Amino acid sequence: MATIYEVSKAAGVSLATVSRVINKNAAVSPKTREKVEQAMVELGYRPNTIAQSLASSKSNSVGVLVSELDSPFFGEMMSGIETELRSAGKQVIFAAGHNTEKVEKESIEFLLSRFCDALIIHIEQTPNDYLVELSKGKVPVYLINRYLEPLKQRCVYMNNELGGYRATKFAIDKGHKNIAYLCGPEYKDDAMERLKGYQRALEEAGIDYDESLIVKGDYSERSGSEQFSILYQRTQNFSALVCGNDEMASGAMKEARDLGLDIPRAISIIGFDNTSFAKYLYPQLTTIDNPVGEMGKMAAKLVLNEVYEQKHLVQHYFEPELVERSSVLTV
Amino acid sequence: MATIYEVSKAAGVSLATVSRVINKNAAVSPKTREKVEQAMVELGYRPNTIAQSLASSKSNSVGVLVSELDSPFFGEMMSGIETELRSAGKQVIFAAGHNTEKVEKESIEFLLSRFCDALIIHIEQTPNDYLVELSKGKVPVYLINRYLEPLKQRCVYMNNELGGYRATKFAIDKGHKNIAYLCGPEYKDDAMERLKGYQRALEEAGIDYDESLIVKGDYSERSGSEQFSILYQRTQNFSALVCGNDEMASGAMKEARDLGLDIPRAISIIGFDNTSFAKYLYPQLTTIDNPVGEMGKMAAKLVLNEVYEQKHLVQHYFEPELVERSSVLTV
DNA sequence: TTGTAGGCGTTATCAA
DNA sequence: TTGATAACGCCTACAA
Repeated sequence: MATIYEVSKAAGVSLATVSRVINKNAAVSPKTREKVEQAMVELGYRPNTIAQSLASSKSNSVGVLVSELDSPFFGEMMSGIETELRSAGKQVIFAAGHNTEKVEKESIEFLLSRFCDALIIHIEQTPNDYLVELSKGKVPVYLINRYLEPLKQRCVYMNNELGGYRATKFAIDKGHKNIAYLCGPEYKDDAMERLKGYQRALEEAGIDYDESLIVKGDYSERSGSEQFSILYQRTQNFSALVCGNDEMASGAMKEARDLGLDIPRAISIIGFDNTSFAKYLYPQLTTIDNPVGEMGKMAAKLVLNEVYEQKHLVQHYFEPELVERSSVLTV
Repeated sequence: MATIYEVSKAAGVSLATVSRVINKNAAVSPKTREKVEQAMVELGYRPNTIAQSLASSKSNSVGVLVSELDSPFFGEMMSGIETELRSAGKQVIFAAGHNTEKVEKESIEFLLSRFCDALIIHIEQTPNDYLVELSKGKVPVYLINRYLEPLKQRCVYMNNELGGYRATKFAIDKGHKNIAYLCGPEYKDDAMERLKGYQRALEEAGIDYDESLIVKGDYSERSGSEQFSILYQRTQNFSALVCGNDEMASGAMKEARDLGLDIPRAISIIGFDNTSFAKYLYPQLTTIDNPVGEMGKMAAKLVLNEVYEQKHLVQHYFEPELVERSSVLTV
């Protein structure tokens, strides 16, 4: 592999000049630039990114930490991040946190040990304090789906409360009055926010909040089935069910059908997140779109702006939109 | 950040000695080793991976090229690879080929430019010749789901023909005699192999192969719906449908239901791949498990063995197993 | 606008 | 078993 040195010899200039045309930062006369560029193509020169990193103490790589690599939710996010960063010539290193505080922290350490220029993080278990502390270090930390006041300039987040509200409002607008809610786990902020949105929509419509219509799962499909069964045994006095996420919605649908209930005729169901499989369900699931791919791109742009001095338009706050399909009946 | 130099001073030894204890390759007396190790923890020393790479011309990173980052299929594969490589302290760089020869080649270039020590590739568009040529270069190339004779020591693949056979055989064993087949695109080898398996199972059971029972989609859900509709208009003389993958199976199920056909009572359906959403479908899809996560791990182990001189047990060939769920009726 | 030279943090070759 | 010291390929003041 040709080095910068060989190029400089071939072009009859100095090392420094070649470096300048590579980095396009300092002024080089058009003539010399051309000579150098020609020498580069002739020699098939490709800069050694590792040497560049060592000399500039920039690795041109950004670390991304997600809970799981094999999840439709994170898949979309990773895809958004990779697209954006790749087209800027930056490398992305993905690591999985597997929903354990221990592994999450190890992954952060790993990413740091690879000298990432920035970290993009979307995880659940690691406490806020740790992240705030971490971001005081050299490497800037960007958060997706978490809002931390001290890091707000580096957060990209969606209004979960509004999502819960819109889902519920949609059911109300379709004529439903008795609307149950299948909530996510209590320790997840987004789950609690979505529930609040449900409550606000009811209140606004003058519908009393009824504890007996609320069940709590853990975001898994299985818990969706279980909780639906519990709910249905407790009361059959509801015509619609709003779910904290699509997995639980899927589980609920399955259980409902096993109980002989037609969807949406007997019960309307609304999900949350618009994960890729939502459209594979039958009937296709009406749900709230979580623009996680967009948020990934946005986090990438923040990094590009702040770490690599580029200039992208930037937005921290996202709103979820309802996606109407076929799982809700007008009554 | 402490450097090796500071450690050497603190421990009262030379640079070289510190390097030796880091790399555990050369002999160091227990006493000096201890001194050095203590100095390392006291200074909180962490080797600079970039400098290591530059000096050793090993980046300790392996590039992985898949078609899409946001797909349940590749998600599993990536997860398998990452788990295996991470625990060996190697870094993984994922890139997406987006099913275009152009992007695939660019991605390979990108990965190469990052000095990956090896490439793990699972893509569709890039021709075999190119890959063979590529693997003559310095960087070893490992292939998942492709068998190329000249690269067979670096291939990890599954018997697709056997998968098609087992799917069809299962339907036959359940008493079905008129079995349709929804085939994947012709330019994909695995699709053609699966079809062959279907044919072999029929032949073995003494059932005539009937062209009119074959339709061809492109592996997408939409094509599954379309092709089912075409098939059903052409003939209703089948009680089971074997599909080239789960997406098409899902589409077919949807279309069948829209036509008023109950699954599995009117029509039994079998998928292929056992993608994560197969169990979200209703009824849950009986399908052929594609051990793509295992194959990812295996490719990673091959790399570990050949590139990083480790010793893992290795296997190139995988067989697909049938996963029975609820979409097939016994007749 | 261009060149010189020191430095980035390791590894690896030779001697000792 | 240990220590000097020259790479590794590039960036970046500083000088010219």
